[in-house]
Amino acid sequence: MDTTQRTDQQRSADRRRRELLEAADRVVLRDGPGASMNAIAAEAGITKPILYRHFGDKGGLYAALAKRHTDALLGALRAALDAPAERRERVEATLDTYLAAIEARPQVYRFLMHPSEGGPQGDQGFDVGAYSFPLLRRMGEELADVIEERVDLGPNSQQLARVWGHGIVGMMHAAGDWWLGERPCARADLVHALADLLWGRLSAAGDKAGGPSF
Amino acid sequence: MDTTQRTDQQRSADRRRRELLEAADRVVLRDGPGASMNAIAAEAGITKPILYRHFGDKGGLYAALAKRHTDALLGALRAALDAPAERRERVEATLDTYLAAIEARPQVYRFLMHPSEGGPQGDQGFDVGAYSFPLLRRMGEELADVIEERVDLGPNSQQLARVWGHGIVGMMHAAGDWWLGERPCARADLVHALADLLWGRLSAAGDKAGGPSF
DNA sequence: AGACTACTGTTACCGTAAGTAACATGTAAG
DNA sequence: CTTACATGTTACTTACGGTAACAGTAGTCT
Repeated sequence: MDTTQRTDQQRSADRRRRELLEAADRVVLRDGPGASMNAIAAEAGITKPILYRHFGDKGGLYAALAKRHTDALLGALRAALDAPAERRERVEATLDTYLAAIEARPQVYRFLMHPSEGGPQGDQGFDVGAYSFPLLRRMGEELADVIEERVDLGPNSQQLARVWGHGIVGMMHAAGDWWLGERPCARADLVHALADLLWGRLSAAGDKAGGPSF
Repeated sequence: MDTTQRTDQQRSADRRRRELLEAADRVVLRDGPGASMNAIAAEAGITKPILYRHFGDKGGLYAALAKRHTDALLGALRAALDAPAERRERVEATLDTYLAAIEARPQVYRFLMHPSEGGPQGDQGFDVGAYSFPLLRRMGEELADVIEERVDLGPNSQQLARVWGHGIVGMMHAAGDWWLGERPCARADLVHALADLLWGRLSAAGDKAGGPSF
């Protein structure tokens, strides 16, 4: 019947879609965020128009690809955030999870941070704010939810939690980006340094002799 | 003589270069980070090859353009960081300076954060770490210097300061990016929330009733 | 069987952008 | 006047995102 037929077709299309995404994944892993639609189609053994039929445009493909990785990473982060342990330990575990992920697959991580590659004519309007980094935003919102849900922040807790969520995620990201490029220390050292920062060691530290206060 | 001649020519070339950069600035301000070389050349009243003779390639032009704004912003930030006031006040002033800058010219800020727009074939190599955001990196290093110079952090202070510098800058950037897109609160509120985060209010806050600790 | 539909796939093309080669022009030095 | 050089141009190549138009193949309806 129609329904079974439609289901079959849909299943087939979904399977194809998954195959295409896996091919795209391989190409992105190989070529970085600049991977071209032609290269992806070739890797999948087909030609461009099929990609466009499945994903609409490059942004669509990239969004679908990003969603896979983002979901996976967010799942791991949430697990670390929800583990049965003290707050500080959880924060450190979350930081470590993120850093381990970007360490394991830097190209993918790079791709996730710069998905809005901005085609020549596609994004004329320059809608400020729509250019954002989907992964960072999603992580920030997720963390904000957890913070608001678990931490007692008094009045204005929602707004404070969102600021902190995005701020902490940005801290993690920038520090991780820098660390990945220079590798100045072990991962654990970075994790401890960032946790110390979040735990207010900057305000607790004394001024250095010789200068005015900073 | 040769020298005066060379000087004259060089001065003329420098002046021209500055004019071209100003034209590029106007175009970027108008069209965002996707501004084309043709558009910039047209705005400057010339044609493409001249741009290429002056800046090598698009990356060169963008780097030169970014340097101008980055220098200006870093100057303002350093002034806020060096003002005669308490540490907390200085931190808040620095955050506010940055946020005011991105609020005033979001396109420029967008451009500075995504300069490696990645032309079709230009950036094949995908040198991990070389894709970074020059402005963020420079701000991070600058802040790290100031922290190490002024704050007594005990052993390993250099490494800790660098981690913190990049982390704090990333926090500022991500929170600012999110805030610019959603405008959920006044600038001063954002500044206070971020300063509170840096001052360890997250670790000081109690658990919310009902759940395990976060 | 034969026409109709729907899906998958192709080739060939358009528009635009980065970057370059080759040619033209003005101007000071010998 | 000729040489050297910087400045400027037009016209081209290459590559990419995206699309139109066409071809094959399977199931469905009459």
